[in-house]
Amino acid sequence: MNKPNTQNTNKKNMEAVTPKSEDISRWYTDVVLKARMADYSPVKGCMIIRPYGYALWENIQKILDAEFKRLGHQNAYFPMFIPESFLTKEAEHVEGFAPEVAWVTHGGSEELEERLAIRPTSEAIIGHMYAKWIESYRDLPVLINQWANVVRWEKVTRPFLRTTEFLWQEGHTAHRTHEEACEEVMQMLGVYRKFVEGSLAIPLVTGEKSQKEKFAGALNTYTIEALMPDGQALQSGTSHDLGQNFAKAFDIRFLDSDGERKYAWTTSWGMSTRIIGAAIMVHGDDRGLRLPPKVAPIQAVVIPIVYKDSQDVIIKARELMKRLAACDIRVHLDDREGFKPGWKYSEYEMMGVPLRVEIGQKDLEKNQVCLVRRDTGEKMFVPDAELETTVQRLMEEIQQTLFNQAAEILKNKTVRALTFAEFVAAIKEKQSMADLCWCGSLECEAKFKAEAGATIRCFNDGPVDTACVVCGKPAQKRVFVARAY
RNA sequence: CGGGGCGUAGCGCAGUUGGUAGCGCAUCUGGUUUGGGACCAGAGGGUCGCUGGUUCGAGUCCAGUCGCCCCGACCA
Repeated sequence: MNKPNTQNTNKKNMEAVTPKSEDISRWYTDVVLKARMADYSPVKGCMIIRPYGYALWENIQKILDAEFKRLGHQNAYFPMFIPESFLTKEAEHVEGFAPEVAWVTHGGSEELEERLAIRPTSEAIIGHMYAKWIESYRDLPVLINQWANVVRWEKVTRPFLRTTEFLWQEGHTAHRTHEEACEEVMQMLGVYRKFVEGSLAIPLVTGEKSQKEKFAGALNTYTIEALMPDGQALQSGTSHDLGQNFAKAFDIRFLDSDGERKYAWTTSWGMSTRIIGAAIMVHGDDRGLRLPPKVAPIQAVVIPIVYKDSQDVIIKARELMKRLAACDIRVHLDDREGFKPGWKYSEYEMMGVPLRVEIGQKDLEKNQVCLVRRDTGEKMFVPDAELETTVQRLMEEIQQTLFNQAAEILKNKTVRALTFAEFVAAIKEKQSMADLCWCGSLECEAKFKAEAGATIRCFNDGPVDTACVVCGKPAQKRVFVARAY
């Protein structure tokens, strides 16, 4: 083997990830592993969320949890084991989830009388408890959220995007009237939208699911859908109007003020660790992750450029770190010895840290600091005294730039289709999401899948201004259609 | 669950016709270095995924099995 000359390039290739444009699947896997977000586990389809990835999840939790509570919800925790007889009470619900439920059949060496489902979602167990807790209209509404793990036995899994076990929050509410339940459903969809667009900088399309695509057991499902750079949509959060389906199945009834016993109206809504996968896919580039400042575990990293005899640079770096921490920047000082600055640059770029702060002898002399943006790669020198204000401003700018860049992709990859041929071309050739009119029939909906592998992601608020692109009959809905993760 | 690919040191890989396992990175020690992934010298590290078979001898051949990745049918 030829060593000396190729050594450097070989090493570089080894350290780098597969270019995103070349193979987005491999790129995704490379980045997740190399940024130490997650690792594969010995159990098929499961992953370990590593500290850096978990810190991101904690930031997500913090923001969502505060919003849930602000809107009157309380957290609780329900068991992960659900008796089989509970799960089978709501017919559509069982049918929908049966293929992906994991079962516990034994306790120790003894076989259980009734096997227990490991929750794929908690409507059943929570419905059971609500039936017990709710007696009067005065007990309503019930507004509960839980942060939990759930298990769905998926055939194809990928870190964050689809894992056998995943973390999420699931809100479960019960209301006196359908109107009130619908308000809750839309309110929570709005919470998701605001969070994903505002904090994760991921632009969305949102709306109602088709009956075919709705949650098993719901009356209607509303979704937020993000579009990945390969043109595939990712369902990133859902809010369900469960009508009285679960109330009837679990006998959730209350005595109303008119003396009548009535079934409650329930909702549920959830967002999972999948959203981390969305952020990775949408924002990442060939150098690695690009995390939005609002959720980044490390918002700025300080890297001292140290020469052996220059203790003053280290001292200055510590000062910079403290000053940034004092204005609530999540800052990290990397003063490890034995790593060259260039190596550190690459590492924090891989990890998606929004801003790098370099400080060296030259900067000390000029009374300045060097800042490098992760989103644009732009390098700038600012007077020492302007550090705090500049960093704070850059956090805003980087957040906005990431959103704008993603919004541009969403815009370019949302293609209006007036004919079926245009629809197929949008999906297959342009690797985009199609925006089209549809008659509402299951037959035509099936054609999207059959001819392009695409599904209706959600209804679009836009005007229904053409005939159904499939059958040519009068259209009922304007819809977004895309292939999906 | 179908089609394809891959399992060899922590990671990435090589291993010819079957002959007793190697390279780079990483790690450890010492030294010189440090503004875009440093260099020199030395050291440690392996049940070749697993099981069985063929053979004097298997990382290599055969069968089975498990796992992972990619592409399709089902799903947050």
